[in-house]
Amino acid sequence: MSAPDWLSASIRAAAVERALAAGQTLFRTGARTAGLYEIVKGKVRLVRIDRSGREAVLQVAAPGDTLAEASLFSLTYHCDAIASTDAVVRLYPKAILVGELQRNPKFAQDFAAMLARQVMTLRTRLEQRNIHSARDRVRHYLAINADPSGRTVVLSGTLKDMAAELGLSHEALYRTLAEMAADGEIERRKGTIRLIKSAT
Amino acid sequence: MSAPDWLSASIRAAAVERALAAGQTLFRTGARTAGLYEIVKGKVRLVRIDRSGREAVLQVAAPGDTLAEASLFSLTYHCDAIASTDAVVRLYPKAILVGELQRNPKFAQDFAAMLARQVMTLRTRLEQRNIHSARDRVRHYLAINADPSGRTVVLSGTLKDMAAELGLSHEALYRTLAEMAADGEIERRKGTIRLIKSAT
DNA sequence: CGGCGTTTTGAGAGAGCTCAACATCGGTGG
DNA sequence: CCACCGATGTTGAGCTCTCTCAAAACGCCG
Repeated sequence: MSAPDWLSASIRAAAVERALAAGQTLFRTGARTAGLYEIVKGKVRLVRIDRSGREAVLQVAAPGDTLAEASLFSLTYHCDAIASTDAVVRLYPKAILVGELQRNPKFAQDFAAMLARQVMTLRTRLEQRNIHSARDRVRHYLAINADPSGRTVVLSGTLKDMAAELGLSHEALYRTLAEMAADGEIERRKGTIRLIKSAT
Repeated sequence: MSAPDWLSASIRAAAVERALAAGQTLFRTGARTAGLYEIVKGKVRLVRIDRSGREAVLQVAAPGDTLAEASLFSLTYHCDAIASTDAVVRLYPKAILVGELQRNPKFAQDFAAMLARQVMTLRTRLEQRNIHSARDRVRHYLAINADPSGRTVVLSGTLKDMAAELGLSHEALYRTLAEMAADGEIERRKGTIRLIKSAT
């Protein structure tokens, strides 16, 4: 993730890293857009500040995530970016990216493909949130993240991370997994989950 | 929406419409990708069928939505598309879109911009689902959808539609809006909501 | 006027969240 | 090698909030 495969070597070479202290602002509404950011370390949140000063969060970006893709196509930012923790970000300058987009059809295609994939996974995750039952939500997650054989799911991080991605409290996830294992629907191993069958 | 502004006239001219009966399959996993679909009427769901035959829904596309953007960059489909109701879809053939993407930097940029905007709104909606309290979720929605003055929100459809977008039951939304109005936080008018203040 | 969909309000139940205590594991330093 | 520490993992119990089911008022259109 720290070297996105959809970026050519030349673009990666033009990247600039920057460190942020917790609470520090990366950019503000109305400022000129600088380019595309990638989070290297820490967390940065995108917020829109309303009339009364309250924040409405648009995104919380974690390491590996990109920030403000849409800003590439706008003159100014339409929200604020604030570091939620100490963080390090990598800036891919707008001029270079846009230039490459114009000149290099291959890059344009890779870039569009990356965005299209993101759209798909985001829509899937949004769809998942429409499922109320914790167990069904876990089933949905497992079905979608299973390897091609449909039998094994490799957990990318901790179970707490998985709970956050699922929009469940970690306690609820632990309980649900324990029940599913007790019912023989899954088998839990170190870092992976094996699907046994789905009780029809 | 029925004539996306990011598509040039020549591409729109190449579109092909097709009608689907409820339950009919638009494409299946493994089939050659035909292009980008736009929903004209009805609903089409994208699903992945798991080993035991159960569906995992990836997306439910409504009129105006696009379907399978990522398929433009893949040889075959990775999920099934099935009409949930009688529906009409418009196909923008892959060869034409990809060709245009290669040859026309302006189109490539518009296409990428459209995808980037979608990524942003999807991330925002996903973030919104992390808010548990119905009232705070409504506040978030209003803050994000308020006009630049930050005082008025125009409702795009019925309140039931809004409830669905918020991931709330319509009853819960009605109640929450009634309470907020009673507390003087909002004023309800025909088709719009006025924000008065946010109780600190 | 009659019918259909939206909007409202009521009551009850269930599911997940919160708080809390404890177990487990990996790393760190004495 | 062992004690300690922090983070993850686990289980328990109560509570709140939303969902669900129900019923009725309202508004629009033929």
